[in-house]
Amino acid sequence: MAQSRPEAAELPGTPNRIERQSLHDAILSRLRDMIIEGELPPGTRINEGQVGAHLGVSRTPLREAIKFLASEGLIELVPSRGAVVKKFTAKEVRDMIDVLSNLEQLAARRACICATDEGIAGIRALHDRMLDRYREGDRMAYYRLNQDIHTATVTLSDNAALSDVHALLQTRLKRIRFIGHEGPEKWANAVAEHEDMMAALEARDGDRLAAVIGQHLEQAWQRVKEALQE
Amino acid sequence: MAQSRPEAAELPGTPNRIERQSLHDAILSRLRDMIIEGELPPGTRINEGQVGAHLGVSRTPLREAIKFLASEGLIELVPSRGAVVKKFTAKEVRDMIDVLSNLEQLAARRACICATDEGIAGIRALHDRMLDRYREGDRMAYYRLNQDIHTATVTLSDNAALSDVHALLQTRLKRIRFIGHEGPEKWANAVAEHEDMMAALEARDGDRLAAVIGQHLEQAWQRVKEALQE
DNA sequence: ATCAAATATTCTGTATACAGAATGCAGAGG
DNA sequence: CCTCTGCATTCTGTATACAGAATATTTGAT
Repeated sequence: MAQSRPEAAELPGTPNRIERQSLHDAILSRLRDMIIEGELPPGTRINEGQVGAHLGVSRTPLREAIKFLASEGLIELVPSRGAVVKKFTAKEVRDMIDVLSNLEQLAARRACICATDEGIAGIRALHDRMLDRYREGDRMAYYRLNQDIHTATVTLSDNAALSDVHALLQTRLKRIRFIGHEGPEKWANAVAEHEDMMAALEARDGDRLAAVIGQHLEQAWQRVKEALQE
Repeated sequence: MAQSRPEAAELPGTPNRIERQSLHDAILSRLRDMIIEGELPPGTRINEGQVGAHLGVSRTPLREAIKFLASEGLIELVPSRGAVVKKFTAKEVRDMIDVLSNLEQLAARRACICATDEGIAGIRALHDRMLDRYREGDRMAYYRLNQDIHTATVTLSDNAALSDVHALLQTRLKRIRFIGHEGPEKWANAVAEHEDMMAALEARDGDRLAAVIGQHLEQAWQRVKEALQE
């Protein structure tokens, strides 16, 4: 969806400015999306020939992408039997959220100390846009901005390793969060929590921000957990 | 498999025969080791033909391993220019240790609550063996048991996601720690810190254990940082 | 009709082939 | 002597080929 296949990507005039996305990356995001959005449900065995044909590429680059995603933890490699979309248990999800919460809290404290005012303003901008989507009831756009805010907050902490591992867990959880359609009142709560977060960040109150984030993610778990009884 | 052709590629020397244990995994560990042990120093461009020949495998599975390690962050992919061994700056290392410390502290608290007595006894066993190696002055074996202890402690916390991200950072740092040859007195300090950790764990004193771990890793940074000015 | 063995088919794992990009080299021109 | 340009070489990225394992299907016996 986001990126179609990059073949007709020639613009007259400015060949420099356009970063040609390598096929490798294209396949990677496409496959990732297919998993996250449920097109390839957990437990599915990935048939290389089939998926490759569907994507219009040969097995070689596809397999490379599969290996990459296996390292990300979205795919499981079964010897001599190929690749399977990883299935997460409720406990695994709970654990992931637990770690994610810890990481974001660490990031929050750091960010409150070392973030620039511009950086915080950037989050505010995302936050406001997210509120707009909320008012419009655009769940998908809201959801995306929500993720962006969390990511951007971690980025503010200016710690590449932290950003890396956070992104890793967030990716694994994306699929899950995709499922949790919360009712209106829970959604409202989530928005309220974000308001608190925003205020704490702008006040550079690291402890308070960390606390709110912990609470927020605990709520996220509550919102998601019943959807996992299967 | 690699050995399907018995004699074809038998070159004088047969440099590094890959044993059969799912060739994929074998190549993976071998490559990882080559990077960690400095056989492929940071910044090195990985020549697929060369390395492949050296390992006695074709480029296809090698490239897959490279993609996997790229996702682990040990290798950087440069479009149309192949793979380069990732070079970490001093700040990046500092940041990694920072996150690692946080993760281990989280694990420590959890482990003190939910670990079994057998699990703790297992750590004790590793600990004692490590002390033996220390007395013998066997740095390499000491180093390895040291890593094992940290890993095992995290495992005790019974949180797969936590183990995952911890392992990820630990792997990235292995190369670095490989360098830091600490003098006798620093080594003694490290051992003393481990004694503290062990005691705190056996007392199931999560706060104390977390504190000691934080201190231990801060020291580890001190021990390593001057080796990074280059 | 059911189950088991044998066979056919599919799929993965690895190697090889080939095209295009990047790099190195050499000779021409300043 | 240096630099620029064109050519040769090397290397990466992708597709294809092939062998062996896994799976599905058919066949034979009870």
